[in-house]
Amino acid sequence: MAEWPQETTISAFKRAWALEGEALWYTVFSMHQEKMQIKSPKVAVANLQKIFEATFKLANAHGFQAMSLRDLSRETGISMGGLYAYIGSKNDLASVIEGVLRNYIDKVIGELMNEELDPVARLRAIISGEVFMIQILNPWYYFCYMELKGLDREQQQQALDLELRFDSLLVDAIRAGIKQGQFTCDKPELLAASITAQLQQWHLKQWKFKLQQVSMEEYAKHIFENLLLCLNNRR
Amino acid sequence: MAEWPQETTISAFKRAWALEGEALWYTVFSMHQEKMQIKSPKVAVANLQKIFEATFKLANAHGFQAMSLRDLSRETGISMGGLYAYIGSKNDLASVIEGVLRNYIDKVIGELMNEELDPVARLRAIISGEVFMIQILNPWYYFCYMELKGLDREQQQQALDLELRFDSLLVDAIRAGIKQGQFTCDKPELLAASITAQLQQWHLKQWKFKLQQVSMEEYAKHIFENLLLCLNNRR
DNA sequence: GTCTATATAACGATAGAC
DNA sequence: GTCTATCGTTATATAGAC
Repeated sequence: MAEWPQETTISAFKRAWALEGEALWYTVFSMHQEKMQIKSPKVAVANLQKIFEATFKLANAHGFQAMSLRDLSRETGISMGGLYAYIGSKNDLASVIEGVLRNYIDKVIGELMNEELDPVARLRAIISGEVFMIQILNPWYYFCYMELKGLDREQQQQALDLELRFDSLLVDAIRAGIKQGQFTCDKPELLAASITAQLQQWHLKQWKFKLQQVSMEEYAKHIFENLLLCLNNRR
Repeated sequence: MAEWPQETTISAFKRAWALEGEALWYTVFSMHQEKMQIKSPKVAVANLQKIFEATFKLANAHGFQAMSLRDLSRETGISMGGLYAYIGSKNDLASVIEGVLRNYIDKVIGELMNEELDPVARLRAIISGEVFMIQILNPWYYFCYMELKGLDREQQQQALDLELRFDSLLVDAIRAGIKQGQFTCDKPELLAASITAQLQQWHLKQWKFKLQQVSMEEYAKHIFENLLLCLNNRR
């Protein structure tokens, strides 16, 4: 069981690994470099990391609106004025966070679509891959989910479109399985939405899974196996 | 299919019907009567309804923190000072909303536990009943889900406990079915959490279901039938 | 000595509360 | 409508690196 996710770690998610740690913050830096006044990447990256991580800590605990820039200043150790060398405005900070995550997911989805796998392996890859991504970028996912309302309409719509595109990934795999006679399913769209809902729980209900001592691998396996039962998979 | 939910409308949810419309607002009034300065129930109930519905409109659109009492005053037509005859404070307003909903759900869960049904009927009743409740009290559920962070720790914990108690309802029914040899399930707790996740989607992802033109009955049926597939129900 | 990065302090607006 | 606190924001001053 412990090896289960590794065997499905397809190429798209090796990229995810590459974006852990310092590499992630360099990506963040490069993505809104033009909006900031700091020249030196060394300084910029270090402080960006401080600012983003402090934002996650404060906003994910009590809400982004409830977090003041003075709180953020205190938490990061960067002065009020100094913060504005790194962010355009408070709202801009939330916007950048959503933008970075969406851009990142978009790339992974794009690569997943190019993978040639049979329907069962495809579904397993999507599920274990997404749980894995949520695990790595937990505070990012949680922030974007809870603070979406605070962003402008255009950005909200882009986020919803991304979720629909993710659902479509699942629907396509299910449809492929039906075509091959492997699966039976009346409402692929509804089933896909259910899977997405269960995946999102991995960041939404961390408290519950910690309480029940459920591991990432166990959870991904649970979603996958129940999905196969729903699809009447003839193994 | 259209009749599906009706056949499972057990007594606990007839209560839910009784708390639609005006009766609901009288309940709200009676629940925090002592905190307000308005004597006449007639006036109080009418304005409470205005205040709560305006809060849902504003807070569910852009967040409770982002809603100012001036917004609320404008939306309700009640002056700034006037509002304080009905609510103790802004935070108190959110607290009361969560309290009313939790109290309400608690009663329904309590009655559900007293119903004597076979495991399959029990699961169907819980699922269709909960979707039905969410349908009626949609803005309440959505508000409490999204604004839970803003409440004090004690109240947050009570909300989480309630969710665990709801999961337990499902787990008990699943376990009963296993005992009777009807069901097979390795991880009842995880399966219950998945069902809860799917139920909560009914208020969290209204945009998606409207886009896909999925009805409440259709959705409840989808959750229930896939649950039976996961339980290897031998019909 | 020059340029980048940080800190200070105060502005105007607006918040919740009464 | 008023009051006080605090918000996001910015102009300005200072400090530090090379």
